[in-house]
Amino acid sequence: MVPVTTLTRKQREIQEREGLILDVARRMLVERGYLGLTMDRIAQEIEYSKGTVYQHFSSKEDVLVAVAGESMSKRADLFERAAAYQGPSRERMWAIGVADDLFLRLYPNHWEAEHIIRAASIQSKATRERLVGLHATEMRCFGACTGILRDAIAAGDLQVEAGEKPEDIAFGLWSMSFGAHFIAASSPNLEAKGMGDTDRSLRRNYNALLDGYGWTPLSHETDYTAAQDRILSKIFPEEARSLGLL
Amino acid sequence: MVPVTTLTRKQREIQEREGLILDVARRMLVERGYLGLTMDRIAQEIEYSKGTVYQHFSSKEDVLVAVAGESMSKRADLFERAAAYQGPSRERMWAIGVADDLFLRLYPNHWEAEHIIRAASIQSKATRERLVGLHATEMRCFGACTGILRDAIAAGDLQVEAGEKPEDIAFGLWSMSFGAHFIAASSPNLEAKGMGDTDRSLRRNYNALLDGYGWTPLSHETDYTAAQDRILSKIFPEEARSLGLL
DNA sequence: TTGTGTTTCTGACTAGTTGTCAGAAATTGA
DNA sequence: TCAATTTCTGACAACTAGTCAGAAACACAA
Repeated sequence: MVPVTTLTRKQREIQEREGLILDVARRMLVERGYLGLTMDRIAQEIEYSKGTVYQHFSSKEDVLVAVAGESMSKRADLFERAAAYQGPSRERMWAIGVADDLFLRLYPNHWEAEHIIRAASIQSKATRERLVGLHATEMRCFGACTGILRDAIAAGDLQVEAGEKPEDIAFGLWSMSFGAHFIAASSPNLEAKGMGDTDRSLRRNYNALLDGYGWTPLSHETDYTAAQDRILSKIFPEEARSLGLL
Repeated sequence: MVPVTTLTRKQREIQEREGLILDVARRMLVERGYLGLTMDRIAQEIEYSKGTVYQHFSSKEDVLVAVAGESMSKRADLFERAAAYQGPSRERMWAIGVADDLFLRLYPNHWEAEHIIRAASIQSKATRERLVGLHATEMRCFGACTGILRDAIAAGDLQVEAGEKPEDIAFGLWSMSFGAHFIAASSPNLEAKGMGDTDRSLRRNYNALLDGYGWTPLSHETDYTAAQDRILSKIFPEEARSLGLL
C-alpha cells in the first residue's frame, strides 16, 4: 500500500463530494428557490450527514456564493474567449455581447443565484475566502471588457472625452446587461407592459449605447447580425451547436 | 357617543399602526438586513404582539413587498412630475433621469428592499393584492417613460426603425438605471475595479444611449448640465434644496 | 351602571430552520 | 493487531415563521 495514493483517493473523494453538493444545491435552488434550499435536504440528497456538508461550507450562504461562483467562472471563460477574438475592436465588443447572450442560454439559472448572493446579509455570512474568489472572477469579466475598450481607444475606433475612463463605459454595458437579465428574470408579466423579446431589446440597446459613444464602425455601417454568425462559428461553435444556433 | 366616530378612531388607529409597522420594518431592514428583520422584533418594537402584526400582513415577505411598494410609489410620483415637465422631448427624458437620481438620494435604502422582493421565492409568499399594487406602481414609472418616447416620435425628435417599439427603448433605460443602482448597492470595492463615481457614469451612459438612438438634440448639441439645474429648480425645488443641490 | 355580543389582541405553541459538537466509525500506519 | 488520527454522524440548542384558543377591550342597549 502506498500511503500517498490512499490519502489522495480519500481527498479526491472529498473534493468530488464538494462538486456533488454544489450540483444538488444548484438544482434545489432552481426547483424550490432560496427558501426551499435547506442544508438538511442537501445532506439527505447526497446521502451524507449535515455535519459533513458543514465541513465543506461554513453556512448556507457560503454554498450559495459557491454556486454562483461556479457559473460566474464559466461566464468569465466565455468572456475571455470573446475578448481574444481577432477582428475590429467594435466587433470584439460585440463578441462579448454574444458571449453574454450565450451564457444566459447555457446557464439559465445563474441569475437566480447571483440575485441572492448580492444581498448584503448573504455576503456577510459567506466565507471571506470564497467572496474574494468571486470578486476575482467578476473582475475577469470586467477586465475582458476594459481590455477591448483600451484597444479601441488606442486604435482610434473610439474617442473618449477628457476625464472619461474605459471603466465608465464598461460599467454602462455591465449595468445594462445585468439590469436586463435581472428584470427579465424577476418581473412577471412584462408582456403586460408591452415588452416583447427582452433579449432582442437588449441587443438593440447594447448597439445603441456603443453607437452613442461613437464607436466605429457604427451599427448602421456594418451588419452585426452577420457578425454574430461569424463569431458563433469561430469562437463558440460547440456551444452554438448544442443550442441549435448554428 | 356617536358610534361612527368611535369606530373610526379605532380604525384610524389600526391604519396608523400599519404605517408604524412599515417604518419599523424599513429601518430594521436597513440596519440588520433581510435575515435580521424578524416578525418578533417588529412586534416588540411597535409594542404589540406578533399576532397583531399578522393581522396587517400575511407574512414577512408581505411586509417586504409593502415596504418596497411605499418607496416605489414615491418614485412614480417623481417620474410623473418629470414627465409633465414642459420642454423638448429629450429634455423631458433627461428630467426622468434627474428624477431617478433624486430618488436614489431621497430613498437610499429602496434598492435593498427591491432587491429582496424580486426574488421569486419572496414573491410567491406575498399577498396577490399587494403584488398587483406593486406592479401597477411599477407600470406608472414605465408609463411615464413610454409617454415621453411616444411624444418624441410624434414630434420627429426620434426616429425608430420598423418593428422597434418605444417599450424597447424604455426597457433599455430601465435596465441601465436598474443595473447601475443595483451593482452600486451590492458590489463592494468597485474602486478596486477602477470605478469612480457610479452616478456620474450612469448619467453619461444614459446620455450615450439616447444619443445612440439619435434622439435630438444630441448631448453635444445642448448643455444637459444646465438643463439639470433648470429641471431641479422648476420641478423639484424642495427636494433639491433639502439635498443641498440648489 | 350593568350585561351582552362583537371586535381586537395576545403569547404559548407547532413546525421547521441553521449551525454545533461529543462521541461513533472509519482510516491510517507502525 | 492495535492505537492514533481523521472523518462522519445525528441529537441538540437556539432561532424563526405562522397559528389560534382564549383573554381583554370595546360598543351599545337597557
